[in-house]
Amino acid sequence: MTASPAPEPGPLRRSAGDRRAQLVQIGLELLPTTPVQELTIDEVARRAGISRSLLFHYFATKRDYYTAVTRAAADLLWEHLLPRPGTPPEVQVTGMLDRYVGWVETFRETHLAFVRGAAGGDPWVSEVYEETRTRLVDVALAALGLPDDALRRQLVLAWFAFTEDLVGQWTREPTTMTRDELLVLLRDVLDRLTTR
Amino acid sequence: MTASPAPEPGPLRRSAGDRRAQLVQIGLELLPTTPVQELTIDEVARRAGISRSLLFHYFATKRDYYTAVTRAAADLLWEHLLPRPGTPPEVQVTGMLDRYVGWVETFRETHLAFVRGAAGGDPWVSEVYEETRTRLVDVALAALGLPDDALRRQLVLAWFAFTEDLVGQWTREPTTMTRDELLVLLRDVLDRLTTR
DNA sequence: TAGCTTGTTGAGCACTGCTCAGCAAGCCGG
DNA sequence: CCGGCTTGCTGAGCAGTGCTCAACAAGCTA
Repeated sequence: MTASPAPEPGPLRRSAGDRRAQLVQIGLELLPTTPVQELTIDEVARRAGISRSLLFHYFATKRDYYTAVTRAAADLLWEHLLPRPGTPPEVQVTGMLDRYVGWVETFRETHLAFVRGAAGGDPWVSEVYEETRTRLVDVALAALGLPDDALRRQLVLAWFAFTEDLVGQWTREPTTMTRDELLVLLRDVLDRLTTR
Repeated sequence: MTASPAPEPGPLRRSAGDRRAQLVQIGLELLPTTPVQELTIDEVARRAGISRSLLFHYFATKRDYYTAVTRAAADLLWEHLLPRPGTPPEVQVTGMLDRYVGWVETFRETHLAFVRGAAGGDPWVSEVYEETRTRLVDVALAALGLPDDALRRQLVLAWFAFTEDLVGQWTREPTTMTRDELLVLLRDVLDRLTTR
């Protein structure tokens, strides 16, 4: 009886891929309000309508889980920043900067949670973050047409820290300058740092 | 019997001030190896030779405890960086920069733990960190003889992030430039940012 | 000696990460 | 239709950790 194919949110039997995706998605949704490392298995399982045990079936460890969530967040950011193929190199960096500011404006809390989680000490999470930064340096140096030496990499990475901090502050208190001024300033600092 | 005044590490009865200081000191010693928030009450109590309960007598909450530890670390940094009274303003910033690099060189792990803990999401810890940054901006702007407006504060704060990141990288891989080149570069970036 | 203050402890509760033995839903070969 | 296999899934329960509470005990003062 009542065998109607109702779209119940109950503990349906799902394929392994679906479940993993669902669990990671829940993690992403919780990210704005909770530091990654403080996601509780209980809460995630409850939202997914499954038992704690099942979560450990898919992620052997809590760390495995929130690392996966972090990686998903990093991938989203990466895909959003990556210049569209065919873009002339000169405007690639400007475009990425523009999209980065837009990203922070739109997903302020999620992005802060991502950065915090990365800085928060856990080596596994930091690694995901560092990996993203490394890839971004690659793209940036290539787009700028600059040689890829150790010094320049250090400077560009430090410039990322500068950018992250300044954009973060500016989104909280945007009265100090216009959005365009911010973009020009960041671009200018980067140029002066890399071409000296 | 055996009433000798031996300096036993046992559970001596101490004054409230002494105990607090001892517990905070233990926290500082653990800081290089452990993110602040992951200090366990058990471990600290064990090292102090006391029961868990006593720690909660002095710090109502674990958060209270590691916030105190963080504040202690921040105070140490602050005292180390603060220009000696009587120093001419022009060399104050250079001196602070020099001492900051020295600090990171000497207490690399502790300082990283401090920064990580601050970035790690906990508002209480972040507040201590932000407070220190704010005081440093005050001193820096005063020493540079520059007006104290919102834009300049944002830029100096972002420059802190730049400096932290670059110095951190440089201490890991110091072959990219000499110590002096690093200092000159940082100072140069700061000047260009604040006097535009 | 009695009594007060206060440094100190052990037992124990609640929550959370994690394990394990086993249930049950779907699919296959007979 | 049945037996067996795979696999998504669960409940009970253990261990560690933050935190509470009632009570002990060391030292001071009256």
